[in-house]
Amino acid sequence: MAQQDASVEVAGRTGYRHGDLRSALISAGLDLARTGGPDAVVLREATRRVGVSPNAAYRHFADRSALVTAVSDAALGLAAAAIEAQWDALPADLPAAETARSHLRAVGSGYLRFARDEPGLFRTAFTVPTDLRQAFSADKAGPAGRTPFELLSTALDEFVDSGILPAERRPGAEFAAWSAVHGLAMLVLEGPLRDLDPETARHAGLRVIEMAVRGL
Amino acid sequence: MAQQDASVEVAGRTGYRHGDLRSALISAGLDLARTGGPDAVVLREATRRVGVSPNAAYRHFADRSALVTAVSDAALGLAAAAIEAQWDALPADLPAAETARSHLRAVGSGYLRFARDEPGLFRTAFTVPTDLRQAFSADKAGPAGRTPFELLSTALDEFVDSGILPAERRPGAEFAAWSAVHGLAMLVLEGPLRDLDPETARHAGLRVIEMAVRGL
DNA sequence: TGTACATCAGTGAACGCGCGTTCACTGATGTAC
DNA sequence: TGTACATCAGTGAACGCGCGTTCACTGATGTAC
Repeated sequence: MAQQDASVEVAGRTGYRHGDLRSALISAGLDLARTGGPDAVVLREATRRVGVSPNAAYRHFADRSALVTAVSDAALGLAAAAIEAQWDALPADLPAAETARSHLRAVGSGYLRFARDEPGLFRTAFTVPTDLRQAFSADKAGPAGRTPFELLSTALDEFVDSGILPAERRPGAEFAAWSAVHGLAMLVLEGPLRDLDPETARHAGLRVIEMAVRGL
Repeated sequence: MAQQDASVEVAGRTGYRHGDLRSALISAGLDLARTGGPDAVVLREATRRVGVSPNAAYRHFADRSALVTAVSDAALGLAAAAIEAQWDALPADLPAAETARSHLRAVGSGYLRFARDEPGLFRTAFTVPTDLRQAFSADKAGPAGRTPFELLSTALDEFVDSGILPAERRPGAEFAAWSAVHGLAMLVLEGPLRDLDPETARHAGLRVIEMAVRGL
């Protein structure tokens, strides 16, 4: 109850000022997004959860969409972390071509795993305007500082370097690979495959990744 | 101004009764969806456009979600028509294997073309709960009476029949192929690839389809 | 070390909005006699 | 052919809801002297 530093205080209040309301609102927004996706990121509800009046949010965000964007960026960072976890779990002593393939599979399976485990955050990260030019900022990266898109690009570069993908087929390859896993995730999350049983969905995931690895 | 049959009258009114309010509301809903996707299918606005009081809709739909579902089904029918158009434009005298590949490409390019030309209807057709068990009803089919999913299945069956896809790899193949094109559509329509220029998007489309044809 | 003051992160109340939905109703239509 | 009647597709008014956003404000904090 004693040694509290207002500048790092997050839960509770140091009297009148909050301390770090911006972070607190993003964090509350993440909780909302986790449950209901981007539409559930409601400004009034976020302030309510933080214990602050609705208009206090306007000290830190121009409007609701600025909050949603910030939450989306944070969700993208979590996605990056999930993918990095798969990537890092791989054995390091494989031949180059096999490493490349494993890395691409890791990106794909990490992506699908995140979609399955955190559907709300997934949709918040990947269905909100975030154009590629901005896709490299720090708060969209995982612990190792790389965005999902960068991880995918790295894996595909390894394809070229190890000789299993002709250099002239490299441009645009990330769009194709990304589309495959993204499509499955969206079909199952909020599309016609909503009611696919988990086991079939899992198999479809492996199938889609294999299609990308072989089809590029 | 004279010979009007109340049972087919759609624009205007035959006095008190509307004639075919259900169809009129679906049609108004399609217009709304075309512009703004499923969220834009607003019950009050649909009745407003038809020239009827808001609660009149409740004679024909249990609630708003029933209207959205009906509009979604209609949009799916339009998607089927777009795909059938690509399918039918193909030359008929190709060898079996080449016919199979052409059909799969037609399904893919018809799907992506519909997504590009009618983004609102595309999202309405494919991001609203429509599980596969119901995916074969009549109003979700195109002029030739087949749903997009059936067209895709047919093309893949041809892959097996013509010997270019081992029968044991057939199960689940539609999920993989579908995911590839669906993912690209969603990434470009409402995802991180929103700002991709049309030409790059077109190339990505061809690339994705080729990945599916080769990778299965 | 103490005091005056500018800053600005919060408060509290209120707004207009459009939505989905419900209520009790009215009056055109088709049918039975 | 005419009339009485049941049906039910529409009307009109109203509801509560939660939202984003704006207003004029207050009072804790850090800084200059």
